[in-house]
Amino acid sequence: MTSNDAAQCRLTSSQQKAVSHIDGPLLVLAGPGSGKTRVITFRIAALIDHGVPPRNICAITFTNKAAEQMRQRAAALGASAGAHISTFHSLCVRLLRRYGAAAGIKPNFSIYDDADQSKCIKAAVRDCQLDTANFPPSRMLAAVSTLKNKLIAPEAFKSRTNDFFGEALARVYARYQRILADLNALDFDDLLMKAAFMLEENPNIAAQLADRFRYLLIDEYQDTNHAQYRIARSLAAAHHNICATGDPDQSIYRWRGADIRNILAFEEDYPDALIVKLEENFRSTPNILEIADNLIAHNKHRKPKRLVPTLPNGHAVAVTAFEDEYEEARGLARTISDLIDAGVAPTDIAVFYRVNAMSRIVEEAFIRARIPYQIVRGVEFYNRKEIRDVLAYLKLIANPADEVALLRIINTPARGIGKTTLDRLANYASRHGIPLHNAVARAAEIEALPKAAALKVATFAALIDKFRASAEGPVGPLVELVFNESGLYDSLRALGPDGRDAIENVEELANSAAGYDGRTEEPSLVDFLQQIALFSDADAYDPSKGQVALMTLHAAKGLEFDNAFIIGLEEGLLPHERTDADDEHDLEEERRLLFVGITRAKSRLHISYARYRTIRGQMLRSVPSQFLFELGIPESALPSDDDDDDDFDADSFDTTRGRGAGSNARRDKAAGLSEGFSGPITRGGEQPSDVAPFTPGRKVRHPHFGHGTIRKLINLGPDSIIEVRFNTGQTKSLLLKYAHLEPL
DNA sequence: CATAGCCGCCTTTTT
DNA sequence: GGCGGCTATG
Repeated sequence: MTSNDAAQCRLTSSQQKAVSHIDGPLLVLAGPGSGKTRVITFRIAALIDHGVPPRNICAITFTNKAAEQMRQRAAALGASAGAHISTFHSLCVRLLRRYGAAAGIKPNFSIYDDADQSKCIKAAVRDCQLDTANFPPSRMLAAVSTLKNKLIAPEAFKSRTNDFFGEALARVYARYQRILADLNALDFDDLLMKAAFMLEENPNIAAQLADRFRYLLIDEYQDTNHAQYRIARSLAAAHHNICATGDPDQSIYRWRGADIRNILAFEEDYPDALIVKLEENFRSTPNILEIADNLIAHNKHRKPKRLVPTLPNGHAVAVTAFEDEYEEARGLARTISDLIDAGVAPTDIAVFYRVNAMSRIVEEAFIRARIPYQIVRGVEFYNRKEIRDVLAYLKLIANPADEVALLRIINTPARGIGKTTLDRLANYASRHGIPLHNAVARAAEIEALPKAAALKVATFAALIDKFRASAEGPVGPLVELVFNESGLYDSLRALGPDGRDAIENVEELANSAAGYDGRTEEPSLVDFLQQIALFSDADAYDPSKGQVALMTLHAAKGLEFDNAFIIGLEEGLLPHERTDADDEHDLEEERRLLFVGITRAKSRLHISYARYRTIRGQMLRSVPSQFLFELGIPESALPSDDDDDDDFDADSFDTTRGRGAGSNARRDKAAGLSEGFSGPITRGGEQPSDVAPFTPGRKVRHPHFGHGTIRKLINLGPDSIIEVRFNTGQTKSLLLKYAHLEPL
């Protein structure tokens, strides 16, 4: 059977339409669970069946994991060999390595992560003689990142800004880019920006690529940013064979520059585009789809769309209230244990939460309940000190100009090269106008350096040179060599039992390098380093381990599970307090995030919140999330304030009863519920105080400070504290009973 | 020059 | 609560 036969006999008519449209632009608007991934892989197979050589196909996915899966699925159809399947960032790394010379980029560039970037931006702020108090590095970095995502280069930004902050930012931005260039380093955003500019400024390169990648497929298009949009536009300009797939309702990366207009305006960019809508849902039961539908209907900035169920009714969705986060975790562990005892495979269970910090308590409960679990957090491994140390050696070996790496390890493990010596080296370097690593190489010639210090520096330089001599070829042996001969192993060994984990971690790194060597045709240190720099949390998920998966809602994107648990449905957590209560776009994104979580569930969905949660060491009363009241769940089926639930099953209900009710009715009901929940809160027979009009998001007036928006309410009965952001820009915490706030 | 201990800062989501 | 950076001390 050819892949096309397979497509013909098993795809729905809209899916077939998407698969068999060969030439020209195609937009696949695919709701959750609509079989989008299948459509893409079948489409790749169909292109090949149609005579397109695989190497002329380029598919872009959102994560490396998704790319790997797509490669496997395509291979199963006999269609993958030679097709390029990767993320935008990986593609850009390859393009910059291959063609970067045209943009002054050397192929062995380092990729800088947050920590590296932070060091560079601090140096840039300092170089510009600005105060880090008024110009916090994190702010500056965020601003620079936003500019890069919009493809605004330093010069362009400088000429278009005229206010005080903008001018300072322009100088910092330019200086930061200079520093990165000197260190032969690119940050994450540079990968996209430099690639986009390279394509636009070098028509010959774009032409070569258009010839190579004659068919372009881009998944999760709703989460592309402007830089990615421009790259896609360049790649497809010559042939318009671009197929974008995505779902505006699942756009959850606005905060990092994703621009939903890219998908909404696809038809304007490509007027001859065929639009295919995949609206049927083959994943979830109607019970689950209905609450997802009800929730997302509250977003105003969207085209109305319904999820069309294809499966029979299943388990009722459960909403449960717990006393605090410990009870919630215990209840979770109990319910999951029961499921596993009943024969459910742990792999078919997942727990989603808004912030990573929430994983710890769940983890502790799972350990006690002996539930096998994995926390899907890939980058954590690479953030360990010992791993960063080894990687710094490797980066310095691959890229001598990488001063951040150099400074990290020149005295790690301690080899007697202290601050004074470094100052003298830096001094020499700046007087001679040479980079620091050249000064290090010339230590013996530096008069300001005492003999003993010069010897230590020279010994270090010789060590790195020795490593460099073995840097060709497979990476695994190099990691071992570096670990053993740098002194890192000995220093960890000297720690005794305390160093054991660290040693094991480095050995795991060596294993992963060996694994890389095994699956790569021409392994190289530069390629290995660039690949692991792009490793993401979601990439760490391994379904074959037979474990319950714990992950953030963001990491859950693209996955599906028979049984899903979403915890912490509380104001301040989901929606998160850092989202601007005034900005309805921010709020809508939080709602989409929950929508994504809900629609991961195939059969059972459990939602929970805790009445009290410890925040920064303090146990505080929490307010149930406004989203709970938007699910269209009858009030009688939601936990009430004095329920003492201890199990997820306690408050299950049947959503199918509510089907057909008008959305207005639902909204009214939700509003009624909302007041009931955020109203007076009693605990242990305490006298209720009237905090009902003071929920986060509401507008108020203060006799002195004027109008403002409530950010947070810490409900302590008569001593409730309220945090208000006033229109003057300042945020104040006030004792509610003295504040004389007037609800508006 | 190294280390320990303390202080103060930040604290969402991630390629 | 956790981490990075700074200071004081050995």
